[in-house]
Amino acid sequence: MKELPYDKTDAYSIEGYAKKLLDKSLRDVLKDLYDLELKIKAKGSLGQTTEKYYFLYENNSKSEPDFPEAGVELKTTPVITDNKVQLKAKERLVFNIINYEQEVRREFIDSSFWTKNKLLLLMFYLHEKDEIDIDLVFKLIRLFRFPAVDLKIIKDDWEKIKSKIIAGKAHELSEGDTFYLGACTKGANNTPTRKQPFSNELAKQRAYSLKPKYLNVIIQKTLKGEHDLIDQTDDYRRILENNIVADPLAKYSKVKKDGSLSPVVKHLDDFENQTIEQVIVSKFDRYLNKTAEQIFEELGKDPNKKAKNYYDRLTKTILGVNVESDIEEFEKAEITIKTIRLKENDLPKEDISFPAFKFEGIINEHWDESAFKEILEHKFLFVFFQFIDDRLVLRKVKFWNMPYKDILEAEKVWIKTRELIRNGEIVKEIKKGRRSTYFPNKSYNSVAHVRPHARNIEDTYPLPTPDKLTGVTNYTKYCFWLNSQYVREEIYRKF
DNA sequence: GCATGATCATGC
DNA sequence: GCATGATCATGC
Repeated sequence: MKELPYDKTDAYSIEGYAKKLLDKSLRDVLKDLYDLELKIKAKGSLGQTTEKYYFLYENNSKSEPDFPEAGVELKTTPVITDNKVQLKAKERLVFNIINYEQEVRREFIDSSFWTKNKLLLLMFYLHEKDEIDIDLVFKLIRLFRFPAVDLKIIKDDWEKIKSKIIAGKAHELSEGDTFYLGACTKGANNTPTRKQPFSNELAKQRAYSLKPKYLNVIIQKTLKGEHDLIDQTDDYRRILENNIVADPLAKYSKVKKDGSLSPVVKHLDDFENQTIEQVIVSKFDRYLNKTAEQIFEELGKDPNKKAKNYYDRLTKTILGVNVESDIEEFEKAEITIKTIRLKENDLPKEDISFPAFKFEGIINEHWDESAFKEILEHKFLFVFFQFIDDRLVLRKVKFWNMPYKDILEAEKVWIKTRELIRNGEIVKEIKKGRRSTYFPNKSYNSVAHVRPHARNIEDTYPLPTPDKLTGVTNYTKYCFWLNSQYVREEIYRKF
């Protein structure tokens, strides 16, 4: 047996050896180090190839980490560049598949997720569309462990996923259910095939995952020299309510402040035995039924009322975060904030719009990978104000993500829309110069409808099929909207 | 008064 | 210049 080029019991040794791949491809390094010519042409297996030919161990899909003696799990994941400048994650980081039957019998500390993924060796490589795996270049390599505050949130996320399985709703799991640790679908076809313990309904196969923006924060902090590997033994013990072994990484560098992000929760103590959701919502409690002006006055601030970011500032000020920064928890969990102004009958003054879709794009999408479903599976923070005479008072603040049954409703609107675009059935009639279309309206569906969303009538996207009635090949930009009635009944008025 | 068509404003 | 969030205007 050949001697390993690193100490398999030492995470730092593994990391140091891994870093020899920085700015190089696997093929380059293996040729330089070992005069080994790889002839592998396969795609989609960079992680496995790296394990086998660089770290010289056989792939396993066991529940233990890839380097069991050091407790390190290897993850290769693609990054892309923003205008050749900034690195950002191309996709989620996907962990182990959730075995619904087994996971519910465990506690977090012995869960499949925590057993395997306590300490990660992250290897970010630059995605190139036409390159084969072993020629891809690694750009960022580091050990990573979850900061204690994040681990607390992740543990709560795990409990949420477990409780949904216990409720017999594994088939209704959604990434919007949780903050950081998601349950994303995994597998070539998305048909439900996996058994779940408390329902006869088959569920889609899902794996634990981190959202791309969570990875972006890791990338940005790493580029700034932060490592988040300071001694967290005591904090970890508090979270896990269990003794854990002495921290092998206790000696690492200090965390620096990140100027572009501002966390709501800075220390474990700030949770006060609440979830992140409870912490955030409760910060609004004392301002309920007050006007925005009153709230700002109490907070000792007086921003420009006409400014477009007036309500954004209000939310940030209440949460006690830097108004010039993004809210760290919201960024990493990809939470969308929607400020809604209700009329006196609780009906939102406006429907809620989303970004315009491209007609040519939507016809080639499948629902499960569609941009619209992606949006709907996010978590939202709704901040409801209500008009009393002509003053707006804060009424309710709640986190929300769309229930499974309503996602199925939204799917009908999307399918209908795609079909109309494919067939070129856009314009129904033109009366007094105003066009009406066949797109699904409010009476078609209780959840969502389709309406224009453009700078003006000239602001168009190309049609894949010319419109049958008018023959035009471009049409005003459209988008999906959430019906105001839906927002009132299912988001504002529900519990 | 509401549904639908149309457009504005800001920030990157 | 465009994407995105927000809002206005018209006709039934």
